Amino acid sequence: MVTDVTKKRVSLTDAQEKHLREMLAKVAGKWPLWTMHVLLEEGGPLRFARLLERVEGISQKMMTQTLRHLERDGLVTRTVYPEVPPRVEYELTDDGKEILVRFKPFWLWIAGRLDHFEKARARFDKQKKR
Amino acid sequence: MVTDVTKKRVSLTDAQEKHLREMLAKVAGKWPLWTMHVLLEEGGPLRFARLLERVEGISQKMMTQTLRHLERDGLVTRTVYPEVPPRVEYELTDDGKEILVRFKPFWLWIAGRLDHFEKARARFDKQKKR
DNA sequence: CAGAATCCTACCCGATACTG
DNA sequence: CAGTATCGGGTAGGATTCTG
Repeated sequence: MVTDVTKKRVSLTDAQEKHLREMLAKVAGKWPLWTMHVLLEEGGPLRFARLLERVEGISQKMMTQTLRHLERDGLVTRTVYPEVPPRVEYELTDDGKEILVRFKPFWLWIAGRLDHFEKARARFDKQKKR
Repeated sequence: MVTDVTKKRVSLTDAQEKHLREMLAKVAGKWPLWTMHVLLEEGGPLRFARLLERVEGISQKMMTQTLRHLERDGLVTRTVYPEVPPRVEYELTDDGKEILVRFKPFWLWIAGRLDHFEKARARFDKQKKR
């Protein structure tokens, strides 16, 4: 199968294409990007409870799940300190940082055009009504 | 609320942040990017049936839904030719092209590291087993 | 040809309760 | 503190059938 993003071509097998799609869906899901972003902002390790506070609206269950996924893909590290009460710290890996760097222009471009898109939707809905 | 992607800060209201999250989720969903990509590759208008063929695995329902969403956000145009049988052509708008251009580096970076991520996952799963 | 409508299933995610 | 376990509502998305 052939994937073309510019004029050059990137060949991917169907399996690879599937993995790419999964990666994109995973990273651009509801919480992963936001969570990584908080970690980048911090610049260092963060405890579970702190992450829970700073990623507004996330549930404890989703935070755990999100962190496990990110850890599995090698985007964050999880460090357990054998203390009582337990302390667990999460930190971005270099891969994690890089992925955010690559994503940033896209993110910013959309953020700067939210009103633009809002208006486009308004026009479409109005048009549709008549 | 404050969103930080580099060291500079971009201030967003909660409503804007919500919209941004929705935009990201929408665009990075299962089909939108792939569909737009096929349109970019084509370089011109494409009929519904052609899109259905080229976006492998998509159902007719999802194709319709995806195209409606993209049209609503002003990322594709929909042109109906009053013929029998009907002909409907879809084409990327400038916004649609721009969004793909912004997304490209991210996409390519991940595509080039699929194996890398696969190995990371394998390591994680192995580690977890013991 | 380009869809609209319907039915059905999987799983995402939140809320809640419990544990080492 | 940092989880795990369980239940249930909502929704994304597939398969199938019908229509202008």
